[in-house]
Order: sequence, then structure tokens, then C-alpha cells
Amino acid sequence: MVNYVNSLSVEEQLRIARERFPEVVEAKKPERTPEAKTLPPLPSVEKYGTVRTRFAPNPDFYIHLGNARPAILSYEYARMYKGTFILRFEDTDPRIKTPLPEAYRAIREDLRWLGLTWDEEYIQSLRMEIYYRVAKELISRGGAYVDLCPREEFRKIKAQRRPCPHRDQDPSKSLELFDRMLSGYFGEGEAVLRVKTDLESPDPSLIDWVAFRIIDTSSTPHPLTGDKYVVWPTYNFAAGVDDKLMGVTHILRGKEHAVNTLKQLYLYKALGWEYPEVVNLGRLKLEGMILSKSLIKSTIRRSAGRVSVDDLRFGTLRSLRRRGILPEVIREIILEVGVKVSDATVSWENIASLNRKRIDLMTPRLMAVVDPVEVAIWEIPETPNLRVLRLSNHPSNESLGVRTVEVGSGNPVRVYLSRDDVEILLKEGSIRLLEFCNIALKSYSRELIEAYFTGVDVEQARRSGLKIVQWVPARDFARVSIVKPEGLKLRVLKAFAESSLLRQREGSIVQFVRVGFIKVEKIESKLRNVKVVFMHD
RNA sequence: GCCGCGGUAGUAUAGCCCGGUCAAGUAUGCGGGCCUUUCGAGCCCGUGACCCGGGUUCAAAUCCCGGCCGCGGCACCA
Repeated sequence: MVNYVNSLSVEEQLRIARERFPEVVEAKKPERTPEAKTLPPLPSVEKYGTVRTRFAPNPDFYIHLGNARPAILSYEYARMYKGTFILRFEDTDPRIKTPLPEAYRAIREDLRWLGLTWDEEYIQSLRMEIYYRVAKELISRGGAYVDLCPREEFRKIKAQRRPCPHRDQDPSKSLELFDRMLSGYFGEGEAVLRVKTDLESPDPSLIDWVAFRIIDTSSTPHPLTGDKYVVWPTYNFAAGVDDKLMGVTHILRGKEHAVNTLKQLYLYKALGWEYPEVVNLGRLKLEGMILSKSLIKSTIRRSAGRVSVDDLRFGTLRSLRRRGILPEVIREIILEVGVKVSDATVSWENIASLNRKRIDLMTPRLMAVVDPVEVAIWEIPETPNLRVLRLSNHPSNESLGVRTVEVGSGNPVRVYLSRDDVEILLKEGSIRLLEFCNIALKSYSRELIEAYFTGVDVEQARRSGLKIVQWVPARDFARVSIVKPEGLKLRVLKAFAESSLLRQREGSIVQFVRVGFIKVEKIESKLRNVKVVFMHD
């Protein structure tokens, strides 16, 4: 039974516990829920009568905590107003931000892991004909023109705030040129479709921005459509059009898109559309972790296969998940940070604290010693319950059951302690072994540390102010390597743990007493080796 | 450099729109105590912030102006 429970993932344990022992789970967190963070109202909801939000990632890579902000907020708002949440893949750049084939699936998985479900899903590269149609409509209305100026040439003209020679050509001429673009007549860089904007704008990037450009997909094919299309919409065209066509009422996106709203406004005006409400969100940093997509990518590339996307130093959702952070905690943090334009640095301490509170009660505890040192203990009585210990897996949650730790018969009894704790024993002269007995130092040399039994009474230990430390019997233990990120380095701690660790299931969470919470990654039963990830204190 | 947006304790956030109830609330961190066979959890106590300078006002974290600092944008990227 115990092993069965322990073999479940934490999520499963929590779920079952909530169903079967609600009093245990709920008792621990009394009035924590009342002050659950609520979102401020969205602007102008009455105007639309409904709320439709979207999360629109570029599937060129896996998503990270920073992407979770707009994703979770968009989702939460859609649910809050009983509206619709849309997932839209923005993959209209096969050349520079080439879509990663596996990213479409990975992003869906990560969102589901976060607990987000979407009502509609779209992939922009599969909607090309729609964009072409809208483009032609826009050209007919005189809102855009095909520009044949070389890039540098246009830049110069723009700098002088003057119209380029193609700007005033008749829409029918642009329409004809656009068709020629579609036919593959032009090569990369030879023609673009530009949206007419205010030529006087102080921001040059705004002026007659590019709506479509030519990408030679025979040399840089799109993973979904291959070389079928050579004329590709830019972000501002595709996203702008889709937000309208999909009936998006509220756009929540990073503040780096602020100028894009301005650009798209020209498009909307020309088409006679009304722009949705926009909420700009600040950037998120995760203390001590790498969130930059480009840095993560380059680190992986340079590592020659040794670093993967779920590396503990990255702020990817894959990494957080591997680290044993519950999705609810990420949601909680995002809601806490809230809907603001200002940037925020999420502190790891905060995440760890929230996570710890959620898992503690459902997580079995066992003993592990880091940097183990053997200690031989003499004079331990042959009393059965001093030779085979029955230990509770959690002092305040009996449903986690008990386990036994056998120290063997005869004397001395050999155990391992953490090097740090051995230092305490050497310095203080005595120490208490958790749930076992009190011992005092007998002798020590470089090869051997010997101690003797001084009693089983915990009260006596307390009165004497003995430090209580965890230990592992030398006759039966598992070897553990604990991967722990320290700054931007990964350390691997060598430890020995109670052999019951071998009966855990891969993926389960355990608390190593006085060490911290760990997540089991790999168990090699025959070799008695276990690989774990250090989660947090 | 130019344009735009921000600035409440170590971190995050509430309050700012509609000035007084804010000698600023909450979480986390930190210090201490209780409890506990963990350096965890729980409970209790404490610590710590309105970027700076002017102005308006009886009264400013809240309104106005200037400065400083930070962030974002300045692509045929998203």
C-alpha cells in the first residue's frame, strides 16, 4: 500500500488525497484560499458582450515562464467571463524564425500541463489564402502598395519622410504586381507589399511597414507547407488580420508589441475595422535562471547534445516541470504578478515556498546523507526495535504509511552520516540519530570514526541539546546523485539514501529530511543507483 | 541617439483612476519565540518601502511639472 502510494506522481497523490481524505488536505491550509488573487476587470467588456482572448506563440521553440504570463492571463480572463480562449501558432517566417516541427506539439503539451485548455486552435501557415484575400482587398482600397524599391533605397526615402515612387501607383497596378509576386516572378527582396501609414511618424519603423515579403521556400522550406508559398505575411499583417477574423476582443501581450499595435491600427483603419482592446504586459525575469529564448537556444547548440531544453538552469516550462514545480504554483505566481506593464522579477524563494506548501503534506520523507562518512557505533542493545526500525513516512499524514529501516544485528552498527554532521559529532562529542538513538564519540582517525550508544530517549537528547541528524544504515542503502543548479552551474551531489528510495516511482517527489525536496528521475534497481533532481529546500 | 512606457520594503504585490480612513496591507525573505525526533510545516512576535526635487491643496504614495533611474521599440523577426 505504502509503496503503491509512493509510486504515484505527486499530482496523482494530491488528487486522490483530496477525494479520499479531504480533511487531511484541507486542514493544513485553512483560510489560505479566501484571499485568492482575483484579476481586475478587463476594459470595455460590455461593448463586446463576450470575451475572446488568444495566446499566439511562435512555434520556433519551447515556451518559458515569460510566455506563461500572457498565456495564463488570457486563459483566466476567457474563463472569468465565460468567453473563448484561442491558441494560434504564428509561424509565418520560414527563413529567420524557422518553425521547429516539434514545437507545435511541445507548446500544446506545456499549455495542457499548465492546466490551460483552448476552445479554438489555428495555425497561420495554413491560412495563407485568407491573408492573400485580405491583402487584395486592402490594395483595392488603396491601403497598401507593392513596392519595388531596393531596401536601401526605400530607407533613404523614408528618412526624408517622402513617398517612394510606387506609393501612388494605381491600386490596379499594385494588384497586378501582387499577383506577380504570388506567381513567383520576383525573388527574395525584389518586391514587398507595404501598408500606407502616416509619412510624418517620428518612428521610422512605423512608416509604410511591410505586410508581405518574398521568402524563397525552395531553399528555406516551411516545416508545414514546404515550398508551396513564397509570399509570406509579416507578424503585423497576419496577427492583425487574425485578431479581427477570429473575433478577438482583448489582446494581452508583452509590451514589446506596443509599437505593433500602432502599426496595425493603420491596417484596421484602411479596412474599416475596429481594433480590439489591448493590454500590454511587462517582461518577466526568473531569478537566477535563463529565460532568453536565444540564449537558451545557443547554449543548447554549443553544448554538443549535453544540454537539453529542460536543463535546470533554464526558465522553460519543461525545466520548471522537471524541477517538480507544480503548474498551480506557476499559475499562482502569474496571477500574483498580475496585469501590469512594469517588469517583474520572480524570486525563486517565492516559487519554492509556494510549491513546498502544496507538496509537503503529501510527500513521503526519508533519510539521505550528502557526502557520506561511515561511523561505527558500539554498544547498541540487541533489542528488536533498535535493530529493525519502523518509521512513519510523514509525521502528520499517516496515510503515507510506514517503512522499515534495518540496521542489522551485532556490534558495531555501521551507519553513514553527512560529512557536515560528522563535523558536528566531532565538535560536540555527541549527537542524536533521527528516530534511532543518541550516540557519543569514542575515537576517530582518518579511516574510522567510532561512537557508542548512549540511549534511545529523545527527551534526553533534547535536554542535552543534541543536534538531531539523519543517517543511513551501511548494510543497506541506495546511491544517489542529486543534480542541483547553483547559479549557472550544475552540481552533482553524491549521497546515500535509505534503500526504500529504490521503491519510489520515477517522477515522484520525496523529501530528504534536512536536505530538501527532490524529484526522482531514474532508478537503476539492480545497481542500486538513483538519479534525482534537487527541487528546493 | 530618437520614440514610447514604467518606478511602493531584498523580491513580488495591494493602495494611485475617484487626495484624507496609509505613521502604507499581504506573501516571500530575514530576526526571535512556541510547537515539532528535519535546517521543513504550523502558530505568534518583530524587521523592512511610497526614486529625487519642486508645485497645487487645510491635506499627496495618490494630482501637476522637472530630474534621475529602469525597461521596451527603432527589421522584408515574432
